[in-house]
Parts: sequence; structure tokens; C-alpha cells
Amino acid sequence: MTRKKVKLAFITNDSARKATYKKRKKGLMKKVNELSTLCGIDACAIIYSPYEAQPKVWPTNRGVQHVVSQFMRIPEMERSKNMLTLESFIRKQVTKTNEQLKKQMKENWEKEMTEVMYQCLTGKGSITNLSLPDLNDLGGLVDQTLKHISRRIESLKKPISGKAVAAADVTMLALEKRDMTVDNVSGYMDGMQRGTQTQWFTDWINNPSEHNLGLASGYSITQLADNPNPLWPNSYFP
Amino acid sequence: MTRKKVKLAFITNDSARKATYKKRKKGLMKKVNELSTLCGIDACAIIYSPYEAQPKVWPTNRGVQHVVSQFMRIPEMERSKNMLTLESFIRKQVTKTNEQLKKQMKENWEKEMTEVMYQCLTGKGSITNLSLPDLNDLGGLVDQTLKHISRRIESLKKPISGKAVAAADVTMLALEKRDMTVDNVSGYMDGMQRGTQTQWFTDWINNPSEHNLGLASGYSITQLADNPNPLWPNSYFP
DNA sequence: CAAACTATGCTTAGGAA
DNA sequence: CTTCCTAAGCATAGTTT
Repeated sequence: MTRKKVKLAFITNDSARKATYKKRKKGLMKKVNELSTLCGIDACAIIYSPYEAQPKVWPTNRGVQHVVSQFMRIPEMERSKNMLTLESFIRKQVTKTNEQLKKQMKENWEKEMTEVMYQCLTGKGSITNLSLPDLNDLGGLVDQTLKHISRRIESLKKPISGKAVAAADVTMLALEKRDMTVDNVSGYMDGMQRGTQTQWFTDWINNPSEHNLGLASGYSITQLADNPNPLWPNSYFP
Repeated sequence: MTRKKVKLAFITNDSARKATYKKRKKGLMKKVNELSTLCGIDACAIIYSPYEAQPKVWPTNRGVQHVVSQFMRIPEMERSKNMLTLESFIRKQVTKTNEQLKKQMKENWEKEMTEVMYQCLTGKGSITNLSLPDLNDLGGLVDQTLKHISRRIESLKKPISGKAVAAADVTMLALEKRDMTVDNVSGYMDGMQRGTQTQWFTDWINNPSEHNLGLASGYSITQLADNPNPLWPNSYFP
């Protein structure tokens, strides 16, 4: 029974690989729980394996349970103090989650544009074969952006009335556009691309690899992979 | 140098705990990579620690890299076909991400309300000691909701002009509210709580464990844990 | 197949620099 | 607070049941 130093490479033997998988998965699970318990932190592991239909996930739950039980265990007198701690904690969480939200919205928008671009590239009916709901979504994104820009511009000017009127104008304009027919909306989108998005689009055409297949521009794949909060998997096999 | 069998429990000594954390985190990282390499699978670990500002993540990258390289390797002639596949894939991703976005927004909202509630509970100046930016955020959430509701109501009525006018009204109202003083906004928020959120708050007071400390109501902890794409962790130590 | 076993190599607690 | 060191304790490859 002489065991060699295991070579860190894919195990070609199917049964041996599965055996190793099972053993190491168990070990990894144990390690995650130990780290979580010993250091009082939240941790989880996610394993996408062909051996199990669903990706295996181990959140420890401990964190949540601990927070709840600990909070309930302390005397009423001291809760007030802890509440403040909890409160500031929650506020941090809110800020953090809001940042994630922004990132997601940006990603979403870029993905939608990429979808349209693929359709243009393949010439498959260009934008007219987009579903009506999709077009509405795109329209929504566009007028959201317009609104945002208008507000920022107008917020540099003083009068409140001017503010409201400007925002209202944009809203009306946006709603008007949203009510256009499919064909009209297509034309509208074409206009948008020429006006605002053509540059990015052209860049993408000329050098698609640099734009990471529709991932948010400004994020390289490496950066995305290092994202501390990945929505894993961000990619799949097409 | 006699080492005892380590007791599997929270390490109270701060420096010892941090040392253990660092060592074990490194070890866990290695284990995850080994499992991934040996068995040819995707795996990642997420550790939410107080020792690092951002949660530490190790996605294997393998999935993403494989997708990209495979796509780039196929002949130009066939790309068009794959693009369509990719396109439908992207569309699915967009839908998925949008659902997550909704969940996050819901979570955010509940968290914000929880924060306000804690302040009310502890009586610490009720809402007046919220920072001005925070109040603006809250106001933003409120007028976003108002806008959304108004749009849905108005979209049931026919005329385009009516639509635009209603949205414009809401926008103006929202902007007006946003421009109120801190004191006025506090009163405004108080009104909101009494009117809409008191029930949830009361339920939470009576049975906090069922509400999971601000996690989106309707998600049990178990459900959240089984989510294949968890934004882990949703909780921390206060 | 799965479970048990066990020698070997790896991880890591505790101390030292 | 690091980094390095070492032995105790653990994980697990290969084998047997």
C-alpha cells in the first residue's frame, strides 16, 4: 500500500475520479463548516458536478441562525444597544447591496444591447423580430437613461419648477415613444443607436474580443471572474 | 509543543482566530482548486469575513474561459448559427438577472424599512438622525414606487395624453417631496410607516424568527440556502 | 457499487524569530 | 503583525470486505 504523491491533474479513470470526488467533496464540506464555526464567519461552497443534477451548495445557515438566536437570548435591557450595532450593520449591507444593484443594472443594459447587436449582425430581421415586451424593456431602459441625464443636467440649475417641468417633459417623451408601434419603435431604436450607441457598437464590431462577448464593457473577463459577488455561473455552454 | 485536538467551537482569542482564519482560508482555497482540477468540475467558495472588506471568492474561471475559447475557435462560417444560440442564451440570462434584480430590490427595501424600524424602537431621534443622503434614497424608493403604481393604473386607461399627464404629475409630486426639508421628510416617512408598513413591522415584532431579520419575506432561510445563485451571505454578525 | 480500513502525505496549531 | 518551523492531527489513495 504505497501511496505516491498525487499529481494535480485531471483523473482520467472515471471510477477513480468519482471516488475522489465523493471523498474530497465530503472533506471540503467539513473544512468549510470548520472554518465557519472556528472563526464565526459565513462561508459557502458551490460545486457544479456531473455527478449531481443540482449544483451542490453549502451555506452554513449558522450565521443566520446564530444572529437570530443570539439576539433573542440577550436580556431586553441590552437589546437597545445591540440594535444600534445591528442597525449600522444593516446600513452597511444596504449600501453594499445597492452597489451590486447598480452593477447588475449596468450589466443588464449591456446585455440587452448586445442581444440587439447580434440580431443586427446576423441580419435576422434586425430589430423587428424582437418581442413586444422586449422592445418595451429596451424603451424603458432608454427613457430611464434619458430621465437620469435630464435630472442631472437640471439639478445644476436652481429653480424647483424648472426641475419638475424638465423631468415631466422627458417622461412624456418617453411614454410617447413607448406607445409607438413595433415598426416605429424599431426605427426609434435605430435612431438611438446612430445617435448614442453607434460608437460602442462599431468598436465592438471591430474588436469583439475586447468587449468580452457582451459582458459589461469596462469589465474584462478576468475582472469579472474576480468579482467578489459573482452571480455564478455568469456563463454557460451555449 | 503539544497540540491538543482542536475543539470545534468559536475561537474567542481574537488574534488566534485571525491566524486560524488566514491559514484555513488558504487551505480551503487550495482544496477547492484541487477538487476542481482533479475532477474537472467547476467549484467556488465564498467566504464573508470581517477581516476583509470584500467577501473572498474563488471561482475557477474554467467555465467562462471554456465558453470564450470554444466560441473563438469555431470557423467564421458557423459563428452566425452559434450567435443565434448565444443570443437566446443571453436573453435567458437577462431574464434570470432581472429576476434577481427584483429580489434584490425587494430585499433592499425591507432592509431600509428595518433600519428605520430599529431607530424607532430605540427611540434614537426616530428618523431625524438619518443622514440627508439616506433620506434622499428613501424618498427615491418611495417616489419610484409611486411612479410605478401610477403607471400601472394609468396603463389600464386608454388615451396617451392621460398617460403622460399622470406620469408627469407623479414625477412633479416626487420631486417636490424630495426637495422637502429634513424635518418635513421625517414626518412624511412617519406617515408612510403608519399607512403601509405598520402591519409587517408588528408581525415582525411578534414573530421575528419567521421574518429572518429583514430577508425578503416569502423566502424561508432554507429556500434561500438552496438558491443555486446565492448572493451570500445575506447575514453577518452584528 | 458502497463502506471500512490504514499507511502516507498534507494541513495546521502553537511557538519562535 | 508577519513569516518560518515542526510535530500532532487530519484527509484521503489505494486496497479490502
